Amino acid sequence: MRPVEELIERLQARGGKVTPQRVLIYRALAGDASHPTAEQLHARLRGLLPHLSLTTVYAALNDLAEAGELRRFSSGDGQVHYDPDTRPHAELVCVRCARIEDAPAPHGQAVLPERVGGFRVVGRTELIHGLCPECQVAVDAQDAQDALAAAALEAETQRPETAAGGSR
Amino acid sequence: MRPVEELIERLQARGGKVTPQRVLIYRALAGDASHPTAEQLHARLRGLLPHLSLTTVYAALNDLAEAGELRRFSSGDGQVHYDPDTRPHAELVCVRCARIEDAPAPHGQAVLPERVGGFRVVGRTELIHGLCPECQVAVDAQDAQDALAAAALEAETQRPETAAGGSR
DNA sequence: TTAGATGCAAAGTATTTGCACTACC
DNA sequence: GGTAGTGCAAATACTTTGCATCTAA
Repeated sequence: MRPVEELIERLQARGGKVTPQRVLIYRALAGDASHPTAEQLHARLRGLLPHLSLTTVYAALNDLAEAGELRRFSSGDGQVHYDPDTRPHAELVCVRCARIEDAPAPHGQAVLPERVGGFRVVGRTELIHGLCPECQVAVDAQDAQDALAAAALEAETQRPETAAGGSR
Repeated sequence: MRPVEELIERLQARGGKVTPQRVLIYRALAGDASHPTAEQLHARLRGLLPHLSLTTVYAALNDLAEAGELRRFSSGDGQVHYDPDTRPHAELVCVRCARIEDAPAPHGQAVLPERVGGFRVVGRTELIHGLCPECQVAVDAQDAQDALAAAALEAETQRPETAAGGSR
């Protein structure tokens, strides 16, 4: 996404009106690498502009997306996320906590071909699903605990008299 | 996705039951390159099994997806699509008619790295947005018509007396 | 016999729409 | 002054859940 001033210029050039709501939304979005949903953005901005409606946020975001100023995508969690970085890049999506980050190194080719399989290409979204560092720790701990429980259960099964039935 | 027989074996191995509904759903999915949604699949199968419920279709599909037998993704239209081809490949998504096709040549790297930016990778989805051949024709025709109308309007504006006001 | 699967209805969640009002250009 | 934007409420669309029943193993 471009700097806010430029975005506003382009909004006007498109025949749009510069309202306080849009300026606020643009500003909030410009420096945001968290790939927010409309609802998240709305929650954050409501503190600054209490009457800001969710409808307005959706309208502004969809308008920007149609103008090609930001990218819409769904990570599979059923919600639509907005990414102000329109350069080709992959998103890292945590399958456990749903966090989304930009992939550090350009993954896949940096320039997208003009045509693929008869299609005239206009954009590209790449999602890499995985476990974020925090969730790796959590999952590994859980796995270890599961393995322990399974081992205990197996030991018990192999000597049933000591466990289920008591000493005969 | 694997052949239907193998899928069924693996379902049993997982502790699942081989019901007529699941067999039907597996069969329908196996040869389907159209990336159907649960609802589309349900509509198609209802002719064969009138009492088949949408709930059951969702259950079967989500079960398969969790077992890694097919891939879930959202193309951005807000619906979840299911792809029986689990090999890494890109999807071509038409931005006008929402049609989805598999990209012919492997786009991006064929093998996905084990780790990216601290994440432990488990899967990948690549969507290439563009215009399908049919929609290219439609859009180009519309553009040509628009250009014609614009030219006509401009000609009229440059000689206002011949158009709006009549002679003098 | 029993745990998984089914199917109906209902709930939940995300996004869009209709419409009157407001305010930017 | 006209048009795009705003905000509320209601509508829509998609998916999941609760629960009674059924059935494959």
